[in-house]
Parts: sequence; structure tokens; C-alpha cells
Amino acid sequence: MPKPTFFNLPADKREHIFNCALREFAEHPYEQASLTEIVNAAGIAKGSMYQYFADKKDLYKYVVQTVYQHKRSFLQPVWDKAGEIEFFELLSLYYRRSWRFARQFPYEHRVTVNFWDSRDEAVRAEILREREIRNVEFSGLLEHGSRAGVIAAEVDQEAAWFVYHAVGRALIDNFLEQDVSAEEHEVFIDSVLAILEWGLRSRKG
Amino acid sequence: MPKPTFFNLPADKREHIFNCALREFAEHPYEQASLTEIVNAAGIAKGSMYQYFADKKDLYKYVVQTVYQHKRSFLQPVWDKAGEIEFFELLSLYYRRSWRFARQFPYEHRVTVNFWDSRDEAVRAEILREREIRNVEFSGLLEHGSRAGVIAAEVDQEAAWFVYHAVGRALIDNFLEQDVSAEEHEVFIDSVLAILEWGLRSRKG
DNA sequence: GACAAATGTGACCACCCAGTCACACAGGAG
DNA sequence: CTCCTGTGTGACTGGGTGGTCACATTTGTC
Repeated sequence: MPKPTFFNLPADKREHIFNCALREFAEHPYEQASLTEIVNAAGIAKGSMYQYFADKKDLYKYVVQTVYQHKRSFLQPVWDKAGEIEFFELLSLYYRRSWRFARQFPYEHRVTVNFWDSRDEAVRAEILREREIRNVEFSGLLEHGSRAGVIAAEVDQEAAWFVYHAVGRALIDNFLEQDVSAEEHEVFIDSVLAILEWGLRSRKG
Repeated sequence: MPKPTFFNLPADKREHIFNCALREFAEHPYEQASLTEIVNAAGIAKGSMYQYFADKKDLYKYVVQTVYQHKRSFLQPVWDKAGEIEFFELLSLYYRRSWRFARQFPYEHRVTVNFWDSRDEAVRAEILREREIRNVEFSGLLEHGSRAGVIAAEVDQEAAWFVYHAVGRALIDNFLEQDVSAEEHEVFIDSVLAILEWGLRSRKG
């Protein structure tokens, strides 16, 4: 939570500072991100930063929070369709759109990746909170598929969640560095999801 | 590659220094690991360390290399059975044994985790080499299963490798912190693998 | 013993860091 | 013009870092 002074700033200056911080926290994990680097890039004095935020961790939390707010609103259209389409189709949409987010906002994306890897104790509390949110989102999806009868009754739901979580993370994280085209990767996403679908789908046919 | 002086050391001292370094690199990623901390823990002078290793990166590479050598030899018994048992059974063995390694040698395990996450440019070259080794190991397994006809022809092999890699990593990483019993987790490993098996197994039946 | 080669040492260097604080500057109110 | 409050500033502090080097100590050899 920034100090009031930060919100009194003219919008463009405020955004500029935010973007500089975003970039630094994208390029380095929290512990290695340099506040000095941020204020230099932003062209403001070190002391000014401490008028806006209590300390480095305060700034970091604000950035992470804002990024996740953005990401959730970006994914909202997918959830809106949850009632209309089938479970596995929804999953494909979900991962494709996550991938688009990562492509379109690479700094935001890298911040979330660094965030999950963080070892800082104070930061881990936030991590657990986020994980819980993801968990709830996904459990909802699974139950939805389960009720609709498209998921085999014999699969362990916890294991299913686990598989999707692990694979989903890897699907998004590992491909930003490489220069793979967006369409090409969406095809790959679908062949990966096809394997999982075969593993989960009801085995009556 | 340590300097010759390091290997001239009495074995116990050499191992003690190695263990202190191992521990530090387990508890912190490379960039944050402190050489000062290592020499203090080992009870030797800073200068002595520079008689054994060229610099911090040299020490780190040696630790990582040794750890991977250990891990590979630990997993060897699994590969030795490759000819005797079925593909999916072999996979189960593989992940169970990886899990045992992580349980039995938590420091070694954490070093490998930190290693994969490292962003250091010079270190990344080593990472790619290791990834290539894993890739080759696994492709061999897959082909073996493919020849034996237990894997569906229509699955994308690259996608299959990707799924197992992602899930395998998560299966081990996410459960070390929690105090889950070894046996309990091995059951969970198998229910996860069951999903993947359904996704891959030949669909003739 | 004497000499040399190999090892061990820790104060020291240059550098980077998060965070502070005494001060300068703005602008609105009276 | 004078307060006063809210902002902006950057030199400075104390602490940490990887790496160095002139010197001390141990070891092996004759």
C-alpha cells in the first residue's frame, strides 16, 4: 500500500515510476532487484521513492498486486463463458488466453514468474494467498466438468488439479524466451492438452 | 574445475568444505549465495577458498556437477531395468526414485532446483546442457514405449515429453516442504501418473 | 638442521545496497 | 511578505559483497 503522496502524483509521472519498477522486478527476482536502479531509470531521487512507499517490499507488493489484478481482469472473459462451453474447450481457452497475456505483457508476466519463485518469507504469505485463489478458480472448473459428466469418475480430483497446474505453468513460463510464434505455440498447447484430455475424459466410449 | 590444491586436501576437510558450499547453494540461488558465509561455516580463510577454486562461479559449477553426477548414479538402477519392464511401470519407478533422492538428499535436491531457476548467463549454458541430457534420456524411454506399442501413435512425442517433464518437476518440488510421508506421496505420484498413462496409452482396447 | 615449495591467512579494496535526513523548493492561505 | 504544509533532493551511513595480496605457516627433501 503506497503512501497517499503517491496517488497525489500526476497520472503520467505515477505510471512512469510504476513502469520502471515493473521492469526491474521483471528482470530480477525481488531480492536482487535494485531500488537504486529503479529510481535512476525513473529519473527521481532516492528520497522521493520513500515519500511514495514505505520501503522496497512495500513497492514490490504494490507492483505484484497491480499485476495480478490486471491478469485476473484479462482472464475474466474466459470465466464468463464457463456456462456456455464444454470443460475441455474452456481449458484450452484458459491456457491460450494466459499465453496471450504473457505475450502481450511480458514484463507483467515475468513479475508473476519471479513472484512464484521468491524465497523471501514476508513475500511467501502473499504467494500462498494467490495460490489459494488459483486453487479455488480451478476447483470450480473441475467440478463443473465433473457434474457435466465429461470427466471420468475414477480420476483423483486432487491429482487432476495438480497435473493441470504443473503443466499450465510450464506451458506459459518456458516459451517466452524462445522465439516461437504465437500461433505455433497455441498448436503445441493444444497437443499437450489433448494428452491430458485423454487422461481425464470419461471412458464410456 | 577446482585447482589441484583442492584435491590434495585430506578427504575429510575436502568434504567438509564441499558440504558447506552445498548447503549455501541449497539455501540460496547462485547470485545470493554468499562466499563469505561458506568460508565462515567451513572455518577457513577467504583466501584459502581461492587456492581451491578460481572464483565463486568455479565453485558453484563444481558443486552442481558433483550433485548431478550423484543424482544420475542414484537413478541408474531404474535405467538398468529399462529392458525388463513396461514403459509406464518404468516411469513410476523413475519418479518414485527421484522422489527418494530428494527426500534422502534434500540439499542436493535444492541445489538442482535453484540451478534450473538461475538467470545467470554463464550458468544458463550448463543448464541447457543438462536439459539436453534429460531430454535424451526421456526420448529414449518414449521410443522404447512407442516400439513396444503401448503408447498411442497419435500422441505428439514432444508434447508427451513436455508433460512428463513439467509434472515430474512439480511432483517433487512442491512436496518437499510439506511434511507428507514418503509412502503417502508415492501413492499420490501414482494417481498422477495414472492420469498421464490414460492420456498416452494405446487406444485399441 | 636448512632450504624451498606448497598452503593458509585475514586485513583490505572497490563496489553495491536499502534506507535516512537535513535541507531546498514549491504554492496556497492569511 | 510570512507562515505552513506537502514535495523533492542527494550526500551520507552502516553493512554486505567478491576478490586480492603481502605475509605467515606448514610440509617435504636433502
